[in-house]
Amino acid sequence: MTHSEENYLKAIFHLSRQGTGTISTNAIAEQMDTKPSSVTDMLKRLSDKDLVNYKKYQGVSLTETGRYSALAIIRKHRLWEVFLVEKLDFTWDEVHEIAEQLEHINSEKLIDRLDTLLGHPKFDPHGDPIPGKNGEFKERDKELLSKMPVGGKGVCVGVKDSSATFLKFLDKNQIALGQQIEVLDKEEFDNSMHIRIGGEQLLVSHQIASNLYLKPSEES
Amino acid sequence: MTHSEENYLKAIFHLSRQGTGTISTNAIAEQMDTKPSSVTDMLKRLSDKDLVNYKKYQGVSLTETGRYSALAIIRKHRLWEVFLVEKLDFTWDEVHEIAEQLEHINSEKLIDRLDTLLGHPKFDPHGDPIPGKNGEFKERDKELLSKMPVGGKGVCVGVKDSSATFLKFLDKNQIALGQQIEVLDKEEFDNSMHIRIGGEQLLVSHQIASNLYLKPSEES
DNA sequence: ACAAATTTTTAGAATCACCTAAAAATAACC
DNA sequence: GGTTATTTTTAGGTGATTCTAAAAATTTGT
Repeated sequence: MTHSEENYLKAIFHLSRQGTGTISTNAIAEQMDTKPSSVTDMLKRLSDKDLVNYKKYQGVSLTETGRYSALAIIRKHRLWEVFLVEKLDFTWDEVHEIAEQLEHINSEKLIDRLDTLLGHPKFDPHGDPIPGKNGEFKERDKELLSKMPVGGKGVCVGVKDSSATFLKFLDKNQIALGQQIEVLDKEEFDNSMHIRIGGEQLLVSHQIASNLYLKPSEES
Repeated sequence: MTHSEENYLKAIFHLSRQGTGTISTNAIAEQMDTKPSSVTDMLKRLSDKDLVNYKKYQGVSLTETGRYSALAIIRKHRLWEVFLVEKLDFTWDEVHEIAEQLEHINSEKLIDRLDTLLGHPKFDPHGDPIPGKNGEFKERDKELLSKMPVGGKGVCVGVKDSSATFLKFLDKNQIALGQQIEVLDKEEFDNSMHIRIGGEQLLVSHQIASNLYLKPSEES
């Protein structure tokens, strides 16, 4: 598989686990910052290799093999991200670009050893789950902060938008994975939320709140 | 720079620091396991980018920039090899292929951090020197075992042939970098050598002896 | 359901990196 | 020094990945 093919599979996988229903050529083109015509070309090639199910004008989906391959790449990407943060002291906003390159390195032994070195982590630095060696993958239990009720509590477990700008904003405001967050109040006007985080109080906009995932604590 | 361009620069660099004089199209083709016509194509492209000095039928050499780029790639290759051996417990015969991929990862910060993690190593697992961040590079003082006189002593510091077969042979015979070796006798007949290594005595063929580098100990 | 808007695909071209086969230049030999 | 042999280059072609522009299919709006 070429780097390009791998990138397409990854994109299709990501789109299929958020977007609703079938995946359009345009959506892939946008995600990958390329032209729809290029996408069509690639879809044909991936279809020839039985990595996707593709019928003209009808959208795409991954085949069993395609999904498996996509998960393998995502596994590599996320393990490398953990490596960069844990072993090389990168910050969580710096790792994505480098991992985009490292994810294409081909060596099963390398990934196995890396996994061991890192202690078989289950989540990457952004809180996203790391697929298992045999393609096991399940999303973690989580809820957007913006959807939590007033009085709700939870632990910050991930971000939806993982752009460097957003991550840097979080760092600046001392918001990090693993931190306890409590919803104190919601403003009707703009849906911004008053939250308590690490002893401090903070007012966050709706846009922030709808990009932060919490694992809700059980309420009695 | 593309991966392929990087590989050509590396090949030219390696050829220029063993072969005598100018580097031929054929030599590059052989080194890279490709056809001479492909080499010519690439040399034109590299010449356009001022990475090599190239005149038809006259052979090639690296420009200042070309040499600098080649050293940067070799630096990456060798640092990754150290990483694989030191941190992921690979053996010295396994690391080359993986490092061939890793050497193309583009991130200065990544390499700086890796260098720090590894404690700024000066030599890779095969005893080859690691170029400095700013292109400093000098070969270590060494001599082929086959050229040592009877009675000569030295420390094993590198191999000429670094193929997996040869390296595995060395492992099997407990020959490793850093080990003290003494030449006990030479056989006239086939130039094989009796050596003492780590308490043991061993008879090695000329072919073995002419692929092992020693740093000769000062004799008085 | 039909025209308009949008999405998707085709057609044709460019670039990179490789190939084969043939031509041109250089080197080697008597 | 001229003929061979070798090396190197050109010419032309292939596959992968991208693009633009135009055509075809689908969806939307009324």
